[in-house]
Amino acid sequence: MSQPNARRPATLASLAAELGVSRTTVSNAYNRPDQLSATLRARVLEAARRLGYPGPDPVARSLRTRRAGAVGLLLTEALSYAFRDPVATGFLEGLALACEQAGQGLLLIPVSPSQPDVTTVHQAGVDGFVVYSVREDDPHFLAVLERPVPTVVCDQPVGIDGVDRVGIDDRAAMLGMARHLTGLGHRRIGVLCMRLGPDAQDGRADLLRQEQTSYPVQRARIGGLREGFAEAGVDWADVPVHERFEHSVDAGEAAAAELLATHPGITALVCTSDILALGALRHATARGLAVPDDLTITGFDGVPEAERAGLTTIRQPVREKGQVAGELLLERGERNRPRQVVLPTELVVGTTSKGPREARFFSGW
Amino acid sequence: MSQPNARRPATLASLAAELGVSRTTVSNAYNRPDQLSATLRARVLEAARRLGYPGPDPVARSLRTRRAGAVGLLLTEALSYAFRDPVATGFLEGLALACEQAGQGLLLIPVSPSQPDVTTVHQAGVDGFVVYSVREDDPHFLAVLERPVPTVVCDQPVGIDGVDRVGIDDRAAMLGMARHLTGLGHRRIGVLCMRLGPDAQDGRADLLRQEQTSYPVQRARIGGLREGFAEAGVDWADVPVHERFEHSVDAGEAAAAELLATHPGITALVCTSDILALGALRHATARGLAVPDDLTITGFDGVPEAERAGLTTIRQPVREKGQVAGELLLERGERNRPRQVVLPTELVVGTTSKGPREARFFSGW
DNA sequence: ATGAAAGCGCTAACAT
DNA sequence: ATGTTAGCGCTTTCAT
Repeated sequence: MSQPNARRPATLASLAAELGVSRTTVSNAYNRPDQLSATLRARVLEAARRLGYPGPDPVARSLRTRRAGAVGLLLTEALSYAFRDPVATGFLEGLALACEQAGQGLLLIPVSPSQPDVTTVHQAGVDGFVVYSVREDDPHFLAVLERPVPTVVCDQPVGIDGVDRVGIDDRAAMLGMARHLTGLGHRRIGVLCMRLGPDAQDGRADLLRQEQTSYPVQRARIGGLREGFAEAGVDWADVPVHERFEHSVDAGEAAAAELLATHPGITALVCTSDILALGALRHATARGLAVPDDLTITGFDGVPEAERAGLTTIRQPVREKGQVAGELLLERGERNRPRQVVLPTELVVGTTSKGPREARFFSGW
Repeated sequence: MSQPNARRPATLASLAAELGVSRTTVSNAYNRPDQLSATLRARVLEAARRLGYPGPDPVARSLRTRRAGAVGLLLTEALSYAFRDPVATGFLEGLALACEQAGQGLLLIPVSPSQPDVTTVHQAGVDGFVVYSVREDDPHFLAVLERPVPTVVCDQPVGIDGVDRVGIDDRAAMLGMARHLTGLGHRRIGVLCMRLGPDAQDGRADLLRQEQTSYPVQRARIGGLREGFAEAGVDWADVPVHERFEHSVDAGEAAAAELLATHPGITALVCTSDILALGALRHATARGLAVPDDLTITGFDGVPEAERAGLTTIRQPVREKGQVAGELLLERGERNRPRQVVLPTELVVGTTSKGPREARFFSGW
């Protein structure tokens, strides 16, 4: 379009012809400086500058060497969304770090929302893929699996044969959260979770939907909660679980409003992400509910904003996830690392959780 | 690497041979479905599945078609830093949007900090580059210019021949800020700016350094301030300008401390970014200075966090910058758009600016 | 230290 | 509707 040298006049071959040397020599001038005399090399490079030869074409080189020098990244959502989600940006930061260290490019695969156009996956010139938290039956993910390059998954899907994975123990983390809450005395709780299916379906999610979700992470988190509350004798069928397709503070606020309208008696609202929890917090404030006195609210992730808000949450090492994903893919240290990495999480008790009023009476004496 | 089909057994040619058809036919089955009968196409695709042929190799196709299907992005800093900077992520969001709409991948070029290893630029298989706010003499940028593909610059460098640019009028924006401050009565000010050179040089920047900076954006912003204060009779030689290499809230805090220690008499602290201003704000709080009563503090960018803090600042459309950069590169609408796009900015008067005490006496009667 | 030959895997004319 | 013929620009044995 408008580059000064927007033609592609010179090629390695034309340069070689011009100089009266072989293509090998020109190639060596760029790739194996020790294979030719310094003077000849200088002559080649000078001629290149003079003729506007930009150096070996990367695509042609990739074809020949069978290495693209880049890793592809497939994200759940529209690319533009990822940059707004603090968890995703944390992951990206770590992954970018790993790529930097390995001198590899990071190719973000564009996914037109809900458009099953998989060509962008097919057309990606990469040496491997990192897949970040996508649905099990995501068509783009299936397209990735067809490509004859290594793949590393972060979080979900789980249990894909021959594919490395980095994640956390979502179930155990939420079990810990459940025990924290039952320990405080909570028995009547509500749950706000992220999308459970490919379709936008906001509102209460029944048991079947909870179990059949195509998002194993949500299943594991809900499962951990369920187990923890079962230990305290709570029948999960009575626990309202509300899902929200969109992941945003606004969505969390709306979901909290909805859930509290139908279940005003709950004493704790457990959210499967901090973003949703921040929305719930906002709703509580708007409605005049004191947190944690009138209502306990908890999150998941440990994003900076949640920390600032004093949210009780599960902190997970997002950045490290990204870095490990990259290292796993780039085989740093020649694959003596396990193919399945589970990173630790930590329960952070903030100022948004406390025993319910009834329980406090008890503990009063 | 552990992909189930990690070999590369089948190629288009082998598939064609297997089926007893020509390579063209197989190619058409993928790229021009209308060029062959539905039954033959089905037969081809079935054989492909059976033989584990993953479809045409993207690199080979790119070599042939001379299109990589991706745009490269060169950033100022280490990639991993970009995801922490709200201005950069806003830009990325917009750029990603444009790429999504065009079905193009976005290749992030890794830049090992301060390492002049330009090979990653050379090895990038892209159809064009977007360059985000880099130093004029950045070696990576120079490498980009050598590549025979179109390039769009955001912000800086400026005035590169034949290269499109999207930016704002930094000088005019800061002139507006200066007039806002002089209008309030400020005459003794200090300035906190971002790095002015390739080397980490924290501390006071003299006139020469201000003028010779390799960052045109900083020069323009400082220039606008200078002009505005000249209108009010302020001699710029008396104005302390402190630069900071690192761009972070902490850096802003430290710089503010430094500047106020040597110039306790200033009534306003003008920062060339919100991040620095947030740091200055923190220092003021720590030191017990009331803002804006004891000290006026202003920023630049209009990031969400600044808005929350009520900062007086210049709001610039970061996201749109990214989108326009992408569109410019991808020539949406066949280049009837200007090659130099200047987006509007807006002075946002928050709660951190107010006239100095002396002036307030005046305006009292 | 330099060159000749072969081919990476594909698509685009141009036939038929 | 399908096949034939040429490369895209490069690296890499293997000779010299």
